[in-house]
Amino acid sequence: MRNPKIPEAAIKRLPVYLRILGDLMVEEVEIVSSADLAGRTGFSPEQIRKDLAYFGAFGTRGVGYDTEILSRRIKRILGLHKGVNAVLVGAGNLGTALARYSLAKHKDVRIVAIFDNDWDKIGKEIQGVEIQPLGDICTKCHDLNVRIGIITVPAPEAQAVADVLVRAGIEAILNFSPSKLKVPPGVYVQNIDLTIELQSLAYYTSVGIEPDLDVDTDEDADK
Amino acid sequence: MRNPKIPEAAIKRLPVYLRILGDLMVEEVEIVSSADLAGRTGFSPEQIRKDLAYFGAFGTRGVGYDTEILSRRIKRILGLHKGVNAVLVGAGNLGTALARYSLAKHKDVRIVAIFDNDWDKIGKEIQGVEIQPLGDICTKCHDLNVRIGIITVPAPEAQAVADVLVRAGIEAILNFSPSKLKVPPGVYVQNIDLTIELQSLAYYTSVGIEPDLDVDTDEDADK
DNA sequence: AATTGTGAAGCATTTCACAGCT
DNA sequence: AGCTGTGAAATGCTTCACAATT
Repeated sequence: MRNPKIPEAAIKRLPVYLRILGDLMVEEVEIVSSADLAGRTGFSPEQIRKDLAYFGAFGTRGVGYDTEILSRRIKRILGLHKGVNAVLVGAGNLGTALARYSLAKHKDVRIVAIFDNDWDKIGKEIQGVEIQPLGDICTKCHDLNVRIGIITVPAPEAQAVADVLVRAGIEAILNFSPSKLKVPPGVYVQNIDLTIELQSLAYYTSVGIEPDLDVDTDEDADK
Repeated sequence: MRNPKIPEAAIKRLPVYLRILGDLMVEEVEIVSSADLAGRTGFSPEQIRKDLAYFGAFGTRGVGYDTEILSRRIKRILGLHKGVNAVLVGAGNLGTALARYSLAKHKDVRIVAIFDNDWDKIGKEIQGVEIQPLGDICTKCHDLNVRIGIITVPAPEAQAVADVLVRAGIEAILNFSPSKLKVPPGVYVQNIDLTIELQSLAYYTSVGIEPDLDVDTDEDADK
């Protein structure tokens, strides 16, 4: 973790800016204002300026931000200026989908190895990346200078996989399993739990709380 | 949206409690304390008590929470006591993985229909749920009393899909596409952007950069 | 004139500390 | 005695307002 006083939420917005800046550069827009970015992202202009100011003064007062310079700076801040190597552990449905998605889309975060313990899968390829046995994680991660681990194994195996990844020198983990991973300080864990997302969505639905509310009354949301 | 003063973060913790409670009930544990839950979730005991207290007093002072009662209450709070119907739009890699995952795991949030515009996919089934053409979304959602929509289509199509879902009376959307959806007030949108997650992970890696570094030369952050 | 960068104010969420039950 | 429920303090993040700069 680099600078503890920068909000995690701000870090999560940087990739959004990056994507917009990419679009703008394709459109050959050379300068963009915080108000402009606000319009395209849904964040407030002040927030955008503050996010960027955490890392220095990239803009020109009275003018705005140079799209190309800003894009490069953000890539550098995120550590994407030279690609970052990642491994994926667990080549089930979700893992496979993720690998395909990521390998097709991202060149800056590269999945360089995929691991699974199912011998039917080992040896097969996903987008040109071979599936290897779990036992090889440690050596391969060292060899390939891997910094990021993505865990898509079932919950009971997740902690063991995390332990191996940590031993292999990984610094950040994206954990799709529904388990609270215990890792040493300095290793960053980001959890994405699809069950949480789905179940919490239900709360924002009119089926919610009130004890004896029976649903199906007439509510037409049509205009 | 039910009660505006309850933090979104608290809602997201409820499914976590629910899962732990499920485990505890399997282990035939009948009473659990907030300290106990804290140990298993990683949240603080006070936070857990506060989360639960938002919805009433479910515990017994000096004793703890009855696992079964608490589980039932949380299910009710989330609106899971009677299943909630959901549809998935976009049967690509991610969508298919999600559908399989969700249909296998969850009975409380049920994917009752899957839509895609690819005629090679239409008519096929994922875990017994048939893939149907996008044009049928509106009528099917009304017929099946669907409350939740999951969007796994490419970014350019996402807004159009969201519009249809809104017209179909959906109240909550889980959006996996990297686009800021515009929806009328009252419709809740939760975004999961895998690109953001992956790219922001890189920040917590030692490849990153010091906040006010003003260098343009390429430096290698390797050890 | 326009737009950035930023201290200060305003909100939201978490943690603290302890009163209140069982 | 033990553990919940909760106002109050602390923390963290966002918005405001404006000085600084081109």
